[in-house]
Amino acid sequence: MKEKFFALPKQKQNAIINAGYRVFSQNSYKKSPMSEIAGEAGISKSLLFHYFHNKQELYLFLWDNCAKLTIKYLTEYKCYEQTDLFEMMYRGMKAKMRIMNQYPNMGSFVIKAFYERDPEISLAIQNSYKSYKAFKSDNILASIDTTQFAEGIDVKMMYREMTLASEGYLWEMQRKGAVDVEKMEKDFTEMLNFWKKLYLRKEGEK
Amino acid sequence: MKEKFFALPKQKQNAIINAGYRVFSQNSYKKSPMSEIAGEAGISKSLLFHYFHNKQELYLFLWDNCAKLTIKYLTEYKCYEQTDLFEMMYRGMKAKMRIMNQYPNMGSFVIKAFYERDPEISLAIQNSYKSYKAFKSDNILASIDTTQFAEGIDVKMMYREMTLASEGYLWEMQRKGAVDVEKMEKDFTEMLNFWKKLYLRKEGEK
DNA sequence: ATAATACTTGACCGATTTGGTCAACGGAGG
DNA sequence: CCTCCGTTGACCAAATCGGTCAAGTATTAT
Repeated sequence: MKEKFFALPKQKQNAIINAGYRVFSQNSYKKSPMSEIAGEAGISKSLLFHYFHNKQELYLFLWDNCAKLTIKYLTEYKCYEQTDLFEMMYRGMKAKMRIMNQYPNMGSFVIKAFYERDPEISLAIQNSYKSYKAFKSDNILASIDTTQFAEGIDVKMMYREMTLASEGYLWEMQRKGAVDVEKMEKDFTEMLNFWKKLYLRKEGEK
Repeated sequence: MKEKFFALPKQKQNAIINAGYRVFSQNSYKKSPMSEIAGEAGISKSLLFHYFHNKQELYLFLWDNCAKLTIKYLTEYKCYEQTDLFEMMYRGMKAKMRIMNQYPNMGSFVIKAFYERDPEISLAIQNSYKSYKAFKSDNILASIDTTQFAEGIDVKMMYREMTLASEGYLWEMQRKGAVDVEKMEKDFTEMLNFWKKLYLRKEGEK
């Protein structure tokens, strides 16, 4: 029955998808009512069941959509092809913001889904997560040019620090609700500049 | 009826409290079943109702407990009486870890409670939050000695950066479940040292 | 040993919610 | 007029929820 869903105008599709992410990210799988999703998407429950056989199918579709989109945008923004660490982080952030803008609750959904214990879905989640993880290289720092940093900098700590702060920032924004991409872009650029000034080898230095 | 609860051995009290934090932090107020809390605490639902008249009373008790504990430990660790920024952050982290160790899900509970919209409780939440916020001074940096930092450092950015990274770290730990205080203490000390090396005025400098 | 007291529970109730179905409505096109 | 097709409200059986209560089981007092 899912062809019916794909035949919908993109806007309506996204309304449904976002309603799903919102509800599933705030309640456990079992306690997320289809009626609430339908209502939030502006359609009747019956119609929702017309697009997806049952709750499980909707949930797993949403889950698949996460992996697909993430991979798509990370690739599109070429953030794993960079040798400049700051450029890589900037592109990664751009990709994440791009997704957050379209699907504000996808991030929370992913985390909740990962820890979902309901036997009806947990197996599928865990399996498909493996294939996603295979995409991300485990040692991101390997391809980075480390000669650009000032002497005496613990590169690993620096990277970890920046990652944590970025995540903390994203989380703070998400929590506050309204995702304002422009502000986020500005804030993050500011942070990047702060880091560059701090970590980059000064001009004229050795 | 709450005297009955306080008469319990501390261990049993904490089992109930933690069960409450866990369930309420993972579901909305309305969809958090008393039966699940009771079961997780290792007592029967009837007994839970023997300690707390109804769900609302339990919920608001848990909420109150958050504010009380937070204020208690922040005061006890004297983290707002410091002039050294790193010492202040260290003490703040210690206080938070102290709480996380005893009530691993309190943090998530607070956030969820703050955004709870159920009319049965949201009013009480918002009101009591105001009194808590009055405790935290709004300009933490005011009492900090800024002469200790290297020249050219944007102190505000630096502080924001450190705060975000700390929060990101705490969140990561929380998400991974098992809260290992020793490891957290070690990790955070490492981060602090990294920051000190980075931000503190070098010896002999002006 | 017995009675009074406190602790704890399973069974139960009425109200509500849930996933899912289905007959029917309404509009577009032939 | 008929026939699709997107859409819906009404409906159902099953499950769940907050809360109660009588009864069971320790514990203590006498």
